[in-house]
Amino acid sequence: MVAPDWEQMPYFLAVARTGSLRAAAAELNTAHGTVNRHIRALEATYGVQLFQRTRSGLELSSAGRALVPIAQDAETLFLGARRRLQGLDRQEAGAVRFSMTGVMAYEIVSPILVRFFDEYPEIDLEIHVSDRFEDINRLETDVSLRYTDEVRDADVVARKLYPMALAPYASRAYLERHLPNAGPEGEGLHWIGWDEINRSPDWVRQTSFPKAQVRHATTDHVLQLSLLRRGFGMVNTSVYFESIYPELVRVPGGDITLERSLWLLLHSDLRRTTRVRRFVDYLADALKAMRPQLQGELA
Amino acid sequence: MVAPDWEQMPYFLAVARTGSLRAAAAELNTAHGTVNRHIRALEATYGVQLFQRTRSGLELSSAGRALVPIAQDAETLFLGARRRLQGLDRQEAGAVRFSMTGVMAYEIVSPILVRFFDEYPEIDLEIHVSDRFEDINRLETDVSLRYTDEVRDADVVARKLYPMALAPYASRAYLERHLPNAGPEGEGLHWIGWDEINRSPDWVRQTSFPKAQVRHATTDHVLQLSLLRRGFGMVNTSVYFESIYPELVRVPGGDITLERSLWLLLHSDLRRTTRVRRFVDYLADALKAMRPQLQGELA
DNA sequence: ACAAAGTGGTTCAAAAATTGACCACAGCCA
DNA sequence: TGGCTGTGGTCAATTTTTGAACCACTTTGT
Repeated sequence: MVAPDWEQMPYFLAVARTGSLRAAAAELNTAHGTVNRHIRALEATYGVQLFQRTRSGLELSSAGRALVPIAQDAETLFLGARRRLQGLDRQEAGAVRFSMTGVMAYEIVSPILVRFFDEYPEIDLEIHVSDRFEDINRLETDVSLRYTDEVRDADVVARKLYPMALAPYASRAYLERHLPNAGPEGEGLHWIGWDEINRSPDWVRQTSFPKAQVRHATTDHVLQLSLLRRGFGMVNTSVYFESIYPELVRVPGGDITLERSLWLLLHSDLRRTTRVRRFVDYLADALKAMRPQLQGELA
Repeated sequence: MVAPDWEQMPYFLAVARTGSLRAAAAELNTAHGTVNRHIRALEATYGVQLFQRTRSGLELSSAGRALVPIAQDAETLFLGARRRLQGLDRQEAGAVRFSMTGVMAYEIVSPILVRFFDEYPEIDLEIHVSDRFEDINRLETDVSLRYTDEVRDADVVARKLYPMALAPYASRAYLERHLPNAGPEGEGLHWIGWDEINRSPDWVRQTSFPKAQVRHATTDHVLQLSLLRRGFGMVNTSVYFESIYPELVRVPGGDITLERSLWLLLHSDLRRTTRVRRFVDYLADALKAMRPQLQGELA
């Protein structure tokens, strides 16, 4: 057996949904013995019982319940793939489908979108907020605004705008309280982290405050910002926010970095579609006008 | 063949990664003929060529490239499932893993979290922002704050806080501009929508402005709010925002709804874990104190 | 120039999975 | 009470999938 989970998962889903081997078998056009074998195999590979077998059917165990949403997600994923690969999604497309990350959306781009709608009221917008770089490759979106160091992709036309300046920030209140007691390399300060909790991950050692600890973590940029403004700790973030949140102060001694840039990406199929062109040009111009604020004094 | 995509996907991934049938076969401990057969089957079910076959290997086609990130997502999903079902994740868990939706996080809960850290500096927090209700069931988080109408779940202890009041809002500027020209049932106004673009979906007909059109859509609540404040159209949202964003005005003639409530959920395994208890109690108390603002004048 | 090692394609005996018919048992209903 | 229908469990016959050895060809390194 090459792929234990993948192969058995649909059997699991069908049984979870129907509550019996035979009903699941009917749904999958197969025999109930086969379904049973797959379920047993899945339970064996996980080493956990997924169902309680009763005379009246199979009932999800606690582990089984944890697996259901995961399997459903995968199913959604595959259904979407099917639709998109067969090109059923792209057909009419009166709207421009646009994707960007949360921070950009909320603070930087949304006023631009409002102005765009004023000037081009005939163009509808479907706006996706996501941190996943791949959206445009999976044909989910037409245009994507990303913050990254490098773009190399066959089907994607990438337009590099300019580097964005990042620096460590904290709230004025946080610094007044913690900076007097902090050691030379940031000892006693806190970074607000990204992934799981790990008080001293690798990336911290490469910052200007290698001895600051990570005590809180969230993968959401906006929440990082919200916590930052309210005095949770330090975050490396765009200098732009200095201008809109007066309570933020650049941490003394922190380095400014210009490593990554803003990129505007569009799927190459759409390069010549007018409504997409309009939107991309408008957005690029508007963002270029904001260059001084986003690139900081290094512009 | 019961599950065309699921079964073949790992073969696809291996070939996409290695670039050759034989190398993929080695990775999967099988024969290259088998891999080839599966790839062909996958291409047949999708009706699309996924690879260009050359003498020097298989190269991803444009459709193939669209499929890679999807397959990778599924893989991540399954790997995570494995870890969690086998209970490897839960072990030490010094941190409380907490999940909530974006709007709540940014505007309502983040100040509470800051105060909590002040009072309990020994408890680390891993904060997830997500709209997925299922997080707690898949054992990804310990505590979850949700806005919904009903909670029924075997492994979950649910604490109902109180109903939240929603009403249609728009920016003052938007209303001044569009309301004079609007028809009786909202004709000429715009809703900011949720899913894909569809100018008159079902849910609109059940609102107080059934003839308003949906011209823009985003599945991100915070972006909805941001667009709302800047005058993009109307959104049904919490009356709480009226108090923090002075530019928002309740749309005259719009109904207030109290259908769904705030719920605080925790996985029943953790009911008696002290650090989780502390956190849940603290959060519940702090949220109860905000009841008048969240439930509106109907409180 | 010429092996050696790599590529995908093809074939067919061997291995594995599926089928379908049979159990024994639970509930339900007349 | 007895029969009908549903449940999971089992197992030999059958079908499908696999593995391994070929082929023809290209690329790489000597």
